[in-house]
Amino acid sequence: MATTETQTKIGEITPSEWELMRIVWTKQTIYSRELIELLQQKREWSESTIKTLLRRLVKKGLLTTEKEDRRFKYTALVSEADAMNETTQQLFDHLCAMKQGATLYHLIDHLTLSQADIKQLQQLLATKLTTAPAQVACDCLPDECHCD
Amino acid sequence: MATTETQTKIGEITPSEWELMRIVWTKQTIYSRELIELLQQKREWSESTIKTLLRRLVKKGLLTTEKEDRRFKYTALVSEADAMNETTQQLFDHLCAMKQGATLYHLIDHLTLSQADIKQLQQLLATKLTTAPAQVACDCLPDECHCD
DNA sequence: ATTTATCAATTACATTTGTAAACGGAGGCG
DNA sequence: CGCCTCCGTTTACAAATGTAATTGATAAAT
Repeated sequence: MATTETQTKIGEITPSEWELMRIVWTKQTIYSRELIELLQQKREWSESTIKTLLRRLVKKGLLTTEKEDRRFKYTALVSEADAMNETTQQLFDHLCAMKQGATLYHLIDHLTLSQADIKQLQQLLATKLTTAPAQVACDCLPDECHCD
Repeated sequence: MATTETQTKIGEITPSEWELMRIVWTKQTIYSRELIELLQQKREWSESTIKTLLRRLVKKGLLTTEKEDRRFKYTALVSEADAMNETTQQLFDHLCAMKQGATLYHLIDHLTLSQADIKQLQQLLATKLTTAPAQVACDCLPDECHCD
């Protein structure tokens, strides 16, 4: 809930922007040149396009630039984890509370997780189980709800 | 991956459209009038706006209409589950494979799950554990990757 | 000093999205 | 038989997004 003062507009990262951000996050800090080269190994975007995206990300408050020498060094202002967490939760908010479990199931089923990851999740689930409600109510519509 | 012939553009559902879809899914089938009334209890959208969204959803192949009497009855062409699953996976594709476990952890931590949900997830995890790799490699960049 | 190579900034433009008013056809009412 | 009402269709328009060329500033090379 980040104290409302969400200066940085996470959750408004567009698909293209995610691609840039991913590289920036991975490299921690990067020059446009470097970024452009890396991105062009994946995408058919022109240099110009990538620069535009970079500037938009700066305007959105997701990146900062620091002039070093004569080129700019870009750094993320939000962490990859924060961005992902916020986006994921936002996505799940679209879904009936009742159906979140099933979606999660499907998601997990299709992801590759390490043994360590799985163990941590198991731990978490075990803990949650102790306080979990027997039923999660549907929150689709005010009154009637035909959720199975 | 759904035989490429993705006629129906899931994954291109906009936030506003999700709101309509959620109601349609819940009601299975619905008249615009009904939908408009339900939506207006939540959003400040004009009738016109909602109608526009409805038509766009039809064009996108997410809804169909069937004329009954003189008004139209709208029905979803994709299931809520499919839409969510596809969207969720798409979102996770934005993320380094190595960090998916952590994101999942955070997500689960913040969701309310029923006891039954949790048990199913536990079952799934137990199964997955038997074939899980010790490590999941980072897939951020071609060569070097500074994922911690 | 000129030319050239680099960058970033400005400008551009089609498409999508958010939002909505205006138009047009068909029953229902008087 | 006209008029009103409902509903879907057309049209509208600003903002965001995808994509990119052009311009301008500056440093490097000759």
